[in-house]
Amino acid sequence: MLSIGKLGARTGVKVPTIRYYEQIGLLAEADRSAGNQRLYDEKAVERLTFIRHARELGFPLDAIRELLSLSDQPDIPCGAADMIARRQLDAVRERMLRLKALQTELERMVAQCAHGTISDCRVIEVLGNHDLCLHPDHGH
Amino acid sequence: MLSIGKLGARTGVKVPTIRYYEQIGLLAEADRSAGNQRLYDEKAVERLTFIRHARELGFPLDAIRELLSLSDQPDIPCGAADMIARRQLDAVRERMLRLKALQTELERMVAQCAHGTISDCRVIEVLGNHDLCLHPDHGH
DNA sequence: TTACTTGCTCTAGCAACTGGAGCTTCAAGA
DNA sequence: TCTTGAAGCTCCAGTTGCTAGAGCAAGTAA
Repeated sequence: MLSIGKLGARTGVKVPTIRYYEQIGLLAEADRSAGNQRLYDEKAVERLTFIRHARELGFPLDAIRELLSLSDQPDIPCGAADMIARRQLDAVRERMLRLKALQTELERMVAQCAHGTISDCRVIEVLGNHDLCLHPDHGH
Repeated sequence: MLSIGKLGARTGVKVPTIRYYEQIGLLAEADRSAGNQRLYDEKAVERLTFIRHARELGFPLDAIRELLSLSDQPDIPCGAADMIARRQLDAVRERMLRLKALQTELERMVAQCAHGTISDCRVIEVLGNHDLCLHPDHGH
């Protein structure tokens, strides 16, 4: 049996975060020692590893909750899990596009900042100017 | 002079968000009408447009605050603004890398989900399995 | 003038944690 | 066995960047 600290070390999740996950019901309430300290087994390691990876991959906790509940009943079709992953993939692709635009913009800024004064520095100008805006979709 | 609603419509920023920006000092306190309603001029439109673009490009409000304070005193060297842009650029490059890895992972997941049941669905498996993990850096 | 929309302030809430205060329990060395 | 220090406990507050609601006042069009 593992203490919460060991569990955190093995999974790369901080101790308060583990307690937080328990609090919001993402992890079941842990068994306790005689002195009221949480004790974990290998199943908890797996579950928390799963959560950590999913978080790293950008899944919101709600999606993870869904995924976990799915994995608890492995006989139903995996379409739901697939859909969650697809949704996530779409979001990621969009984020990538926006970040790419941002990167280009910042690179241009840095290149154009010719060590003059702010008044001729494009860092301000580019962000204030609508015509240079890569996302002219006003109504988002 | 514009009401807060018009300002929001023109800049694509929601009304409560504008009030929030004023509250945290990102926008100066607006002039008021006889009936205590906020009134804005074209300068406010520009400033808020600047903020909106910067937010879209992923700048945190602190960086925007810095940028704005720089643009308020245009005679100082732009080294500071340049530095902020560089810092932001580094952060963006890192986010891009992580997102790229994530995208690959999700694409693999979706491709491998062969419409079976959860028990043979790789979405769950991939997230639980350490060996398939693209970020084996436990620390951080 | 009467509606109706928009505005006002204030408070509370969201995600997803993070950190601190003040206390108890555990593990290891002397 | 005692002691010391790390690690655990609970509870509460704070973070970022908003968003939503209550309960009003002000502005506007018919």
